[in-house]
Amino acid sequence: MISERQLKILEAIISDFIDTAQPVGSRTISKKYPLGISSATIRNEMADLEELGYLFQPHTSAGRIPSDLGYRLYVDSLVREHTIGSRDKELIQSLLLNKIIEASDLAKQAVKLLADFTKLVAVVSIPKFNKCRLANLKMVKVSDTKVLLILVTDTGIVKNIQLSLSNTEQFVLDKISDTMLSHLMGETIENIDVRSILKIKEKLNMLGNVVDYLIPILKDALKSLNGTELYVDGVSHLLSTYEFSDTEKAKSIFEFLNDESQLVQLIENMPPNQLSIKIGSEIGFEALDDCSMVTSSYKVDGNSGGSIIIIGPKRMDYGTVVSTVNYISNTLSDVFSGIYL
Amino acid sequence: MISERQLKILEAIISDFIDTAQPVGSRTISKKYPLGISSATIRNEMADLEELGYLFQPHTSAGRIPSDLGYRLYVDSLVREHTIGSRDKELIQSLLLNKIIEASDLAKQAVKLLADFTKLVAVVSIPKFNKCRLANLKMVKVSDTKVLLILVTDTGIVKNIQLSLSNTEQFVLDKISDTMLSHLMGETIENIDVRSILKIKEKLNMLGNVVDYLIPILKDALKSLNGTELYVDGVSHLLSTYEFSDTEKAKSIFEFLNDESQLVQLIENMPPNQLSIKIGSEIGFEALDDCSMVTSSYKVDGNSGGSIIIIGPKRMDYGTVVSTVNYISNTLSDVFSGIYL
DNA sequence: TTTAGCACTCATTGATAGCGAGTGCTAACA
DNA sequence: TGTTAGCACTCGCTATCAATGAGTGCTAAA
Repeated sequence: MISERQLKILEAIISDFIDTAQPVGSRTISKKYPLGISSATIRNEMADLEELGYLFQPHTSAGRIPSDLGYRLYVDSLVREHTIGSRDKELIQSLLLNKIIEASDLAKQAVKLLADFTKLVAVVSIPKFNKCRLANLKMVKVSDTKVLLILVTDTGIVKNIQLSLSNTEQFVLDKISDTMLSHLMGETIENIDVRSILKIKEKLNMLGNVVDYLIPILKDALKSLNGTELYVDGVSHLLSTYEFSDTEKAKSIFEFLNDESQLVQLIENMPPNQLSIKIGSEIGFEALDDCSMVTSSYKVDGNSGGSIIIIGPKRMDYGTVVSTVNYISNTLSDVFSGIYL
Repeated sequence: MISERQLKILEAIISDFIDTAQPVGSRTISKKYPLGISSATIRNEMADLEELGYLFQPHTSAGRIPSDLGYRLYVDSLVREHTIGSRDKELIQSLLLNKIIEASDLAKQAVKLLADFTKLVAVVSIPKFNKCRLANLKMVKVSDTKVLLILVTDTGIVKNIQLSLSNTEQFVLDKISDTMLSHLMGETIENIDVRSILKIKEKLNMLGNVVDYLIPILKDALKSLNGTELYVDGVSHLLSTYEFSDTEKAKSIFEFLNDESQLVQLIENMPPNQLSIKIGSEIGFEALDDCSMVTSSYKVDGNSGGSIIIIGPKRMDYGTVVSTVNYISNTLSDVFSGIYL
């Protein structure tokens, strides 16, 4: 078991390391932090903390660096959540509420805010459209071969899907759209299947052949809503970070962050909890062994919605990151749930 | 004046420097390149080329590096445009044609292709919507306070604009949309002004108050189409580039590339020519003093359209970059001009 | 139990010397 | 007169080595 005093020393060491990114020696602690004990005592305690696995030395005559286990303890019991200033809250609200209508724009704005506030890398995924309920639907003729299908959810989110459809007049599209809408309004997108479309065909028997043609196309289009869409920002912040001033390391993380399929995996492996912090190898991706990751998922109408991820060095300012992620996550929940309609 | 032989030597030096990123010595040239002259002769010529300003030495006992003037000569008279393989052409065509309908998606795809092919940083801006002609128009109710305005050009490009509009029923929106479309079809977007909207109001006198409310909103919305929208990709390629393995340099370029207003300036300062290559300080932005930039603008129906930029180290493979930029530029011209409708 | 003192470790820094890639110059050669 | 071999010279780079100092662990005294 770890003593109260050891905990205080560990906290001091991690705080100092977060500031300086340099191995912390016993003298530094005894001088900077008013613990009322000498460097020799601290040395003894440090030796114990190392034996317990919370610290390690990069080499014999250097100070200590927190291990992943040390960070774990720090994160679990020592980090105090920062409170966000009211001006920052206003800024976030003003940028996320009322102005934005398309899911993708919302995500872009949110991911930019996260990256700006934390000065780290942010990733945001948008809710799978599946669980949302249909509130409006239009088809717009774009050219002789292309039609834009516009879906609006009851939560005020818009999604555009492009269909390839041989020459069809706009008034025909209007007719089909209206009929579809009257039948499908209020359904969740995932419940719209071939059966419900067939029903619509009956109503439109005069246009039968167009609808026949449309069914497989719609099916495909709706399937495409299953993918995870994600947005990344703040990657350049990594370059200002001491840990990644080694170009090789920076590059491998850059490549990871540019690989959409890896990020999707990352999101799929996320713990479903409201908020989670993973440190180094806990993340389970070699490219991120030197990073910590704060994740959260926001809900849409109580259902699982999208994800938020912050990636940065292990010595990130967890307090600020956690509070920012929480605040933006809650705001996104509200926006996507249509609270501000 | 520069002799034929000096030109050959200069070409060899620049080729070698492009390969190795190391100062090139006279012995290297005499061994690697079959010019049939000894290193001593080459040394004499190199001294002359340095006096003429085409080369310089980083220090006395080092080989030569091309100066900006040297690159200029190389680019102007020595670079041969590479030809793109037919498989690559097919790839580009398949990814840019037929499938994409929204201007932003098109730009994203194009910028990704450019970055992938050149292994450098690519920037693409999309045409100002102003000059396009209206082919279709719909308003879709999204929530009690929001409406989505969808504009389709005769070139098959779609643009979404969100309007804040107090509770209006969809059938009213439909009526307004239809009337607007019948009056505005074929107009260029920039020609749609308050006067033409007022005319529409007359036709819709039963809905006068809604239209009154709509006019200033539409005016704002159309004004927003004036901005330059741009997309960036391939930034991580810079990290693999020897010149920018110094983190400080990389960071300053990264920050430049993340600053949209700087990029807009860059585009506005672009020469209007079909294709242009600027080297180092010619670009006029300090952050890019160590870079070269290849730019091109593509046309939409003969009018000025959007811009394409490639940014990389001065020792980039100009031949490949030029051919890639040209090919994608032409393809974008075609797509935006609606040739593949 | 704490701490002062001390010997020990080892990364970092700075000075120094040698190496070698490259130059410019000169003199001989075609 | 242009080309080239030869040679002395320059100077950045690397390796070596000693001094420095921040840090440790251990011991013995308070």
